[in-house]
Amino acid sequence: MKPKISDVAKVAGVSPTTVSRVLNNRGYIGEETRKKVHEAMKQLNYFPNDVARSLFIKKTFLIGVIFPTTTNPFYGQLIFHIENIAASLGYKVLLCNSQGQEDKERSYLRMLQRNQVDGIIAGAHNRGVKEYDIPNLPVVGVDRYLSENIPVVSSDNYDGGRQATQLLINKGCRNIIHINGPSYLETPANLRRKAYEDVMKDNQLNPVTYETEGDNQAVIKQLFDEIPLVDGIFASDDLIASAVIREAKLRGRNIPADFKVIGYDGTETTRLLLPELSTIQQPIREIAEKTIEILIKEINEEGDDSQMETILPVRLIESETT
Amino acid sequence: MKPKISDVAKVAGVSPTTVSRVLNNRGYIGEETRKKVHEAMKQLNYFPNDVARSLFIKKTFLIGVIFPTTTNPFYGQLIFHIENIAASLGYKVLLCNSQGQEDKERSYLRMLQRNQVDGIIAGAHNRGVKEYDIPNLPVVGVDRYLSENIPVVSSDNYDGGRQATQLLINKGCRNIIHINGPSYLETPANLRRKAYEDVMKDNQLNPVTYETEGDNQAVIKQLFDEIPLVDGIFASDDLIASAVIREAKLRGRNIPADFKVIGYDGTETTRLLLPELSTIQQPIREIAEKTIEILIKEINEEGDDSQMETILPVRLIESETT
DNA sequence: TTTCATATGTCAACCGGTTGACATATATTT
DNA sequence: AAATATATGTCAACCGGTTGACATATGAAA
Repeated sequence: MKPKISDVAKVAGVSPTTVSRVLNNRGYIGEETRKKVHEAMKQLNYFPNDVARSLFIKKTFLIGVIFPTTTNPFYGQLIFHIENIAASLGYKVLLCNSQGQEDKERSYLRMLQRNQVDGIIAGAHNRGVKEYDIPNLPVVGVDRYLSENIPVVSSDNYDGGRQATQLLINKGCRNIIHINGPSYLETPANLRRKAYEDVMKDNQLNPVTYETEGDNQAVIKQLFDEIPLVDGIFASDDLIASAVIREAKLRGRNIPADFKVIGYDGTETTRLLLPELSTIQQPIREIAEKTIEILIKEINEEGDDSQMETILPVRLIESETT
Repeated sequence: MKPKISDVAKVAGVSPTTVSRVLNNRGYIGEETRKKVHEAMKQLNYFPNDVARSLFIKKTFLIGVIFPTTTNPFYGQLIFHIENIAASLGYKVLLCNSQGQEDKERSYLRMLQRNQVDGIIAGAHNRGVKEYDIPNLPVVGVDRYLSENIPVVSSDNYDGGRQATQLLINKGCRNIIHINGPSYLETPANLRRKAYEDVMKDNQLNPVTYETEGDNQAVIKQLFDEIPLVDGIFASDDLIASAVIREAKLRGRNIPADFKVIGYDGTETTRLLLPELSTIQQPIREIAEKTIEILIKEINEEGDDSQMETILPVRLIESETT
């Protein structure tokens, strides 16, 4: 049977109130008493029950984290940083992989509310999910506009899209296509497309965007089929970019002489597995830091005036595909 | 103020005990009453407090999951599957990225005990960490021998090592080097090295193993410097394999004509970003399924006789680097 | 000597929910 | 008519820990 405070008190020869005083460093405590209590806890392998404690203090130090999947290099790295920073501040992360499914997202939101989490960080599917506006529960979005009242942290998607497109133009591309996710997602990443379109028009070039959702391969093949003279592709995601590289090679295109590719994200994993890919690198650790900072402020009710949108600078990494 | 059972009772015009009966579908309940209670819960946006409930039922449905990092493609994918399966069974995942640091690992173990998790899945650093043997707390290791009393799930590392080495030999390699992690880690992955050594000796070839820890790049450069005639490398990890490919190309080696590489893991991400890499693919989803199955059995005290070691078959994926 | 500080104990209420025992009333079945 | 089932309410103890109020005793400072 798991030891509780009364068992520690018995072994230490003090009262349960005194054990609680030692645990919380509250009230007067003699050094000898403190020592005896710690020894008793060690002897019994006693751990305070945070469940009971949370019930009383009405705080769980839990943060719900909802993203599509840890399998994706960007999310995997982002979630790593979020958890790491949260842990360093004494918070615990409840992981939720929504896989872009609205019903799973809702299910997770209900679960997080039942579990009395102190806050939520979400960067999942959002179309149709209105449940993020929860009274008295701080939520911060990453790369997602979840609600008018919820702060958002993202990279400078517009600048990233601008730099990517400009690079391709500067390198001589004229038939430049953009590949992005579905535009119905309310995400700052749509600014990548906006920037691409603006820069193309500024250069008297015709902007064309392909949207993917799920099967990148099919969309990429269709793109090459429909626009065989494409000479540059700005993919809004490194995984899409890598599929583009493969398809281009299959069709005998010479990268970068005859055909150039640039992606977006620049994660650790991508840099390791596909270092030749030019990309717009997101400041993932900074995004995580800022997200946690804003969330903790809201949890502590210190920042109702948090800036609603935080945009962090990206970095162009030019490699061998441009 | 967050609504509780007594508030729901008031709005529904019933007693708190009746609300609890409805929540738990226990005892006699009239349909009209059930309807009124559900409407009241909806009107108040009431969510049962699982913290309070857990205190009473002495079960949290929390599973602690400790791995080095979600950034790594293998761990990212494994954690995704673990969370997905756990969630489908009504369990919640507390994520812990230990980054291979013993003190963080111990800190997480303490946190998980304080949070009364129902079980732990661990695949982190283990040297020197003896705290996994926790009385009455089910733990399952993935690719780690954590204790004599803790079940382990892994892929068939020996067969994987055997197939990888045999493939290189069958393809004509004679100067085959193996790169693995530090051998002091008590992990089934050491069997990859054992298999490599056995197969090399069986073919009258000289086995040589390089160990990495942290800086793969330096070790790989050293390897090429010290053994310039190396014609095949079996890397026990796809990230290491990709670094090998890069270094080989930098040194003008022709892959696979002049130099062959095979890795291990075969994750989704690696298959997308480096599809040309030959690899031994681990059954990651099956590992997750088996791990959860064993853990849930131990949590429910149904399987004290769980098999202590579960070995799942790997699959050779031959691509362009061999 | 008086006042204040230190140290520890007792007691009980609370955090939100669960649940068993028992009560009362009504309806159905034997 | 009697027994059983259905439906809901009251009450209180419990889950483990927190904490305030108050008590008692001892030691130190004014």
